[in-house]
Amino acid sequence: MAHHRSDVLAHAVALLDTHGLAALTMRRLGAELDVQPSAIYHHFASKQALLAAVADEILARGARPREAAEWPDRLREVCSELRLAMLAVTDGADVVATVWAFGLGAAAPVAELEKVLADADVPAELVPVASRALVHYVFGHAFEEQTARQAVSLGAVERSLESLPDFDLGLDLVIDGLRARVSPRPGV
Amino acid sequence: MAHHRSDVLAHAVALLDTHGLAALTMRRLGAELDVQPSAIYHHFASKQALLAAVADEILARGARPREAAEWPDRLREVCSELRLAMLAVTDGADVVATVWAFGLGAAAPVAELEKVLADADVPAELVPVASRALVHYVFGHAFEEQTARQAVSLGAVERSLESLPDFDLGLDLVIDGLRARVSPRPGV
DNA sequence: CGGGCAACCTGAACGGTGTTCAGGTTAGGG
DNA sequence: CCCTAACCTGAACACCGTTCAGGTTGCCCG
Repeated sequence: MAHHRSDVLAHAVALLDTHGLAALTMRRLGAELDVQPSAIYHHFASKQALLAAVADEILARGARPREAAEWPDRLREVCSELRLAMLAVTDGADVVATVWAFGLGAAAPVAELEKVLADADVPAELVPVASRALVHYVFGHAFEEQTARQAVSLGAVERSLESLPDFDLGLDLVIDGLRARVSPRPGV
Repeated sequence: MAHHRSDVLAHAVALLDTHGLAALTMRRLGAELDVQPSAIYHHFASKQALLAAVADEILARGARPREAAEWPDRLREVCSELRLAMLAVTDGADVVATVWAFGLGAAAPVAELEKVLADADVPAELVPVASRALVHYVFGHAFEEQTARQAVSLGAVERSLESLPDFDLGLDLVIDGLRARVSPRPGV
């Protein structure tokens, strides 16, 4: 029975989540679908293209409703969603960050951050800088957390791993720096 | 003629710089040294161990003198050195960030940041959070800059690439957020 | 001077990897 | 009923990290 692009994608995400990025192989994915590895190339031009779709899928699955009114809380919402979406899938941070850096996908969070910042009174020339600083922090934090956890569970290295969370504290550091640059207004 | 560990390391860095991480292969490195691939395992237990040594070497080569007196400038010095050291070698950011996240090396910059923060009046419980927030930003920024540059030059994707620098602006965002948390003291 | 030991290396093999390609099958609409 | 498009096969290519038994080399010590 023939598969669709979405089937392949779903199996790819499942394989990634259950066995990690190293196991997300064209051959293994083919086996999971009872299909030759080469059949996957009918749906995705390359493994990179497949990973780009996987990254977008990871982000789509992590979507949550927006509720905050003030821009600092909006930033926290977007960044937190991004972080949780990546952490929800094994090696999700690695995949998403790499795909985004290559410019092949995962662009939605940055776009949303830019919109939030532009709607606030953040100086226009600072908007792209600030949104990228935020995602750099989120990616870096999530990547370290996920990688360290895996390195420990692999026994490759011993490490404390306790002080790792603290995501919000570091995020507030950036947001406060940003707050100081918004023209003195009421609200928050 | 027999090679030393340092020879292998030097050739590994050279190969990485001239042809990128994808070309840094045990086989290719062996060929560069006129040696069988298996001979490298006499000097490094695995490719991961080799990459850890490469990461430390990249950082060591990028060392620069410390001159700043006040802690915000000290932070800028350390972060800027880290960034330039990684950018100086092809795929340097990828290698250093991965090795660090795995806890296999590249720990010096974080240790130094923690020292600078501790010497300032930053609250003790904030020191590890802040130092990691800083390196997350630096890694994220450098990784994106380097990866995007490579993606463009590879023709894999078109991208503006102009607004990319702005490293210091984003860094000041974090530092200002930090400044707001240091007990009100003179100096800077 | 000669033996021995450690450092260094060979060469082959194992079980993987992404990707290409000519050709085969299958399902559905005109 | 045929034809077209979607989907897939099976083999091959050129690589990859890693292991291992065994060979060579250079230097120190007696």
